[in-house]
Amino acid sequence: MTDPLPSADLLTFFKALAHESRLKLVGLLTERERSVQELASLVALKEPTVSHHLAMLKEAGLVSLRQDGNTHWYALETKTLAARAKTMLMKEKFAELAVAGQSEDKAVLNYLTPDGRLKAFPATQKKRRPILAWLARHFDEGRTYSEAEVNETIERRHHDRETFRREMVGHKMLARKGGTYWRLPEAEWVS
Amino acid sequence: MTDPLPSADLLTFFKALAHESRLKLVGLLTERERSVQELASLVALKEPTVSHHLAMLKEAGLVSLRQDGNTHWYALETKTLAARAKTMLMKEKFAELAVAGQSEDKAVLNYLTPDGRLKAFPATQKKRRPILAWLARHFDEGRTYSEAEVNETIERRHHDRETFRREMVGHKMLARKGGTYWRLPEAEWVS
DNA sequence: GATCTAATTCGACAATTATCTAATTAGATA
DNA sequence: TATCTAATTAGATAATTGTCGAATTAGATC
Repeated sequence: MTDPLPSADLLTFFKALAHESRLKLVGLLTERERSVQELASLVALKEPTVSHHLAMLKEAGLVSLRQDGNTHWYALETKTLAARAKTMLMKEKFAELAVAGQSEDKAVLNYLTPDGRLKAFPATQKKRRPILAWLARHFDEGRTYSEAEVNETIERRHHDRETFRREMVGHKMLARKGGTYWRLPEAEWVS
Repeated sequence: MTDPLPSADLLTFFKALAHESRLKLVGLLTERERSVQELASLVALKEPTVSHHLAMLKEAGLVSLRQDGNTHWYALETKTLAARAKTMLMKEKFAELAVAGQSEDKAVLNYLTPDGRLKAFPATQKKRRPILAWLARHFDEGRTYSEAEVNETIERRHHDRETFRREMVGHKMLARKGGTYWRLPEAEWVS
């Protein structure tokens, strides 16, 4: 709330600018601050619609609001634009997003060859777990696999089908009954 | 097609990056080029979906494609990213968008006060026309107006209701029958 | 040529977003 | 207080976009 640059992330920023009307609004604000009415008439949209777009731009930190009487004056925040432009040049910022929400899987990337196979299988238990999870996610939930099918699916990523099959069962990622396997819900996987 | 920077405009660029999956793909490509399969497994989406996203990124000039056998290797185009970052700092680029598709109306902006009223009414016929068009667009098509309503609508933008009412009728922007007015289709307006 | 594999295209469906009208809020003014 | 005005919020609908499975294409391999 007191952030000079609101906590808007890269995605919020791009979404804010990914619409013709909002791009136009930004364009109109490059010249000077403007009221909602004025903007609505200039882009030929109704005021509520413009209000909605301005809220998104504001959320992204791209415009600021100054209230005078009951007229709301919106102004472009060129600082934000400049800051984002700089961010865009830092590749790491995108890389961070790539692993957001899958932090556990981050490490897996180091073990993959360019064509998506496993280079190696680490020795320590802690490092193994995310790799097994990654592998287990290649099985569909809600169907069964014969042992041959399980082996095939594993071998597409690593030659050592025995080890991986055994370990996935051990972690309760796959269940086995006789010669039939199926994937278990991720919530039940054990460390 | 042979454009080094594809003819993608700003909007295409922002749209391309305005989705979490595509931002992740870009993130994964910061490290090195990758195949569709690999990307699909890393972002946990099906190949057709990833293919679709990559097409959008390609359209925006953000990725390039190198084909080897039937494997498609996508790589990040950092040049485009840099070029766009630079563009973002040039306010005029946004301003251009603001008037795209309404080139005729561009001139009108010079005659508007901050609160959307007309500052003046130019003397030359050529300059008047777009202003009258702008004003006429404030009337809804498909309903009728009493003369008093027409006057009100005009006066919200300029005090001289007589002149504007007369001129709009003259240009066939508004039609009159007795004391009732209505807006005519834009195609029929005359110069 | 037949088959296999990686990728794309197609068509359907789901989810998200844009837009409008109507209702509401908040400030200014009578 | 009542009223007017500018803006926002709510709710409904329309338009756009994302996702998937199925079908197709294009290159490689047998």
